[in-house]
Amino acid sequence: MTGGDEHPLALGALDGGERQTLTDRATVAIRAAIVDGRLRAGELYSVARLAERLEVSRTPVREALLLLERQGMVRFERNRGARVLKSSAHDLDEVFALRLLLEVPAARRAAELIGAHELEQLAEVLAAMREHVGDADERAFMAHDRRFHELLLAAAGNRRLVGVVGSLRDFVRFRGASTVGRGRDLSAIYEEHVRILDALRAGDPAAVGAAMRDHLVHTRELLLAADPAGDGEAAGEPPWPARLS
Amino acid sequence: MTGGDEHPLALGALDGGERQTLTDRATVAIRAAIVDGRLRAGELYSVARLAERLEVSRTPVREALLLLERQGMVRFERNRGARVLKSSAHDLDEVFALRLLLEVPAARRAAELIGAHELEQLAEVLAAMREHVGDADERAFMAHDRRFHELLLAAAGNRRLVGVVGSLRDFVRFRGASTVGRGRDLSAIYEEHVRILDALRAGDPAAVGAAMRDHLVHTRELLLAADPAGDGEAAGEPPWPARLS
DNA sequence: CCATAACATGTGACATGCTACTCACGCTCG
DNA sequence: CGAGCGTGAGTAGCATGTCACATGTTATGG
Repeated sequence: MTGGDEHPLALGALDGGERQTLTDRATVAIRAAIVDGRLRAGELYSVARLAERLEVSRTPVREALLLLERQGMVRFERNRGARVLKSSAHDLDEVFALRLLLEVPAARRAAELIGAHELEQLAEVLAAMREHVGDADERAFMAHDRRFHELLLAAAGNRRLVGVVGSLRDFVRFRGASTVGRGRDLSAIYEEHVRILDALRAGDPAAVGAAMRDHLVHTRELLLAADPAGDGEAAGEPPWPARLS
Repeated sequence: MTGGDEHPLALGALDGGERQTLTDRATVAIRAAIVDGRLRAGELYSVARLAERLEVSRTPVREALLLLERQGMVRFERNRGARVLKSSAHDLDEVFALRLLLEVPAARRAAELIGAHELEQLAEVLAAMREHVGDADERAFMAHDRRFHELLLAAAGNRRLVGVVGSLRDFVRFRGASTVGRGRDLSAIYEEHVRILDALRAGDPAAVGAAMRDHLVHTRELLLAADPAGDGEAAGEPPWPARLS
């Protein structure tokens, strides 16, 4: 279905930029800002102000916030603004309870279905992940972590699953780099992924499932320990980034 | 042209009178129209036309469609319209695979947590459901079916679970009443819910889980049999359900 | 008759105008 | 000095205007 529009003389396809709407880009930008704390939980933000920061009109910003509202990250308060919701420890428990229910069986299933190409992709992501263990770049590390899970879920053969888990992931904010980002923790998480990939290569569903379960449980503990129950007010963060790319 | 379009798609007079935005009401109206087929799968619809039918401006309609797009029910095609996506048999398998993973453990958990008040609510819904077995009002029956599952999921103590499963449910269109709506089928589904409630009352998690599993598997089969939209590539893919521990 | 170009039409994406509403702040009055 | 109140700034929600673009149709050249 995702066929080949591979025209031989593909005239200079406007490469880098896929046809993406401003709403899409605003969604990504705002979600990222919420996740890493540049937009603080509990605070009210107005569509107009955000639109100024992003240098777009109010419309795409409002549409982006509506999507994020549906996802549970913000809530519109009529005539007041959009409030960034805090994620409590209880929310984190809920998310990981569901991820356990979904990702562990999915990992088992992936062990049966996965092909050489997918294994290769996972290995590449893992290599990139390893890079960031050393420099303690939590942000980049987490991006690859996410990609790893996405590939694995896709390998389980259920497309919808990828979206559901992705949406669950988005709800979890990780605080400043000083929390999860300890080199030791990143290293441990990396090793857990290695174990998952090894079990996948061995084609051992039970082992893959167990490795995934351990990884999720451990990740939950790290996030829980890193969350001093609210506020946290990371110091010296730049208020908000400049525009979308 | 297009001769049809008999259905005004009127967005119902809002019920109790809760302060609801037009976007919310449009979302509900359009989703309902898609689910029961008044908006046909595979067809293109324009925001402006839908706005006319709903007698609101384009803005809330577009916002509603964006939410439904995120949910996977429609897809915007630039300068063409919003296409209602068809749900293939494969999609149905995906949805029910995830529902099995989530709702069976949730049902078991609910058996441990549920209180007298929730049991009472479930019994009420079940009674209402029974009413519609006789008159074969599939639409009303399904609404109560949905409510039953929502209550049960809520009783499992994970709020997010309710939303996730609800979103999965929405993707499944049930064809005309002539398909699933046979009295025999409705009666069977009703009996399955009775079995679930009985097991809940008995406080037997294993029995509740088994009953929920049977119910979901059966429902999936009914919907699959009722879906004549084979269009070739439909059947043939093995789900990957039913493997959970 | 066919291929191609020019045009007309309809569309999503985005910008902007408008209105009812909320709430903080300062003023008045007791 | 304190409580009540009006008022103005700011907001979401909704309506509408604008524009580039995709597509169907017609005109034109071979």
